[in-house]
Amino acid sequence: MTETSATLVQGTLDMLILKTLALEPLHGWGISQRIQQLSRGVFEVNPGSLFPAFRRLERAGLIECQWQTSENNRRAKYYSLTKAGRQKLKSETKEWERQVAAIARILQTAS
Amino acid sequence: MTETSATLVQGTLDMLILKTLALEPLHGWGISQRIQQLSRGVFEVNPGSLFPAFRRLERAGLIECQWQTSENNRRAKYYSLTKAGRQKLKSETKEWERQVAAIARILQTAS
DNA sequence: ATATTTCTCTCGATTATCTAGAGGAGGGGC
DNA sequence: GCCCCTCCTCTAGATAATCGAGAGAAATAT
Repeated sequence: MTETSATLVQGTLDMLILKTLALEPLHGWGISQRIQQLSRGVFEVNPGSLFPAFRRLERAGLIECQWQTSENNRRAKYYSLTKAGRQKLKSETKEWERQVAAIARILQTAS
Repeated sequence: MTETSATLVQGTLDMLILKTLALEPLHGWGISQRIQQLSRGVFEVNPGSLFPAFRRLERAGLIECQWQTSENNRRAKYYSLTKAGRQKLKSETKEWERQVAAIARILQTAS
């Protein structure tokens, strides 16, 4: 059993979803699997976090969806990035890097 | 005017406070100034976030405080790390690095 | 005097996440 | 046929960290 994070760093879920969808359109369950796999088990995305995030992102016009049949022959809602979503991913990533760099500076400050 | 972050990445404030106090004991207002300075203006810590964090950390036995007179001759509550606080800083930092690395892996995944 | 800086703290709202479920539909084994 | 497992959807309520917008007090500067 790999160790998994108790709570996801707040505010990063949207970015991770956008990034996952930038790789390829995917349905909700698949996105959660993909994030877990790409993070090598560090992140497990709870459906109770995931679906509210979808509503949020869709309402903001960053993703759009359409019902389709999955590889396993099940009805699934395939999400994909909109143009605005691609832009948002870019800006969120940049902001994330900026904040991570700032935190790194603080953590590396020697006494 | 330097750009400042609208919202702090949630969950990192405690770590930043602990780190700041690991450098040297400091009062609340000073901590907020220090964080802003060390992050080069990326983070501005709202008092409405800061003081709840102090209560949280003190209740958890990670920091302790004592009233003292500041450099500017004002009464100030000087906080310092406890032993448990030093340990917590270590473990939180490690967990943070782990999650940042995982996110970096995801963000760097090429399509 | 008055304003500014330093320093304390609080209250209410917002919002993202977690916990803990329900439910349906396909496929495989018996 | 029947049952279970996997895939896949979604919801409701609680928790908790942060923000926004203040109040207040004391020392110093103007």
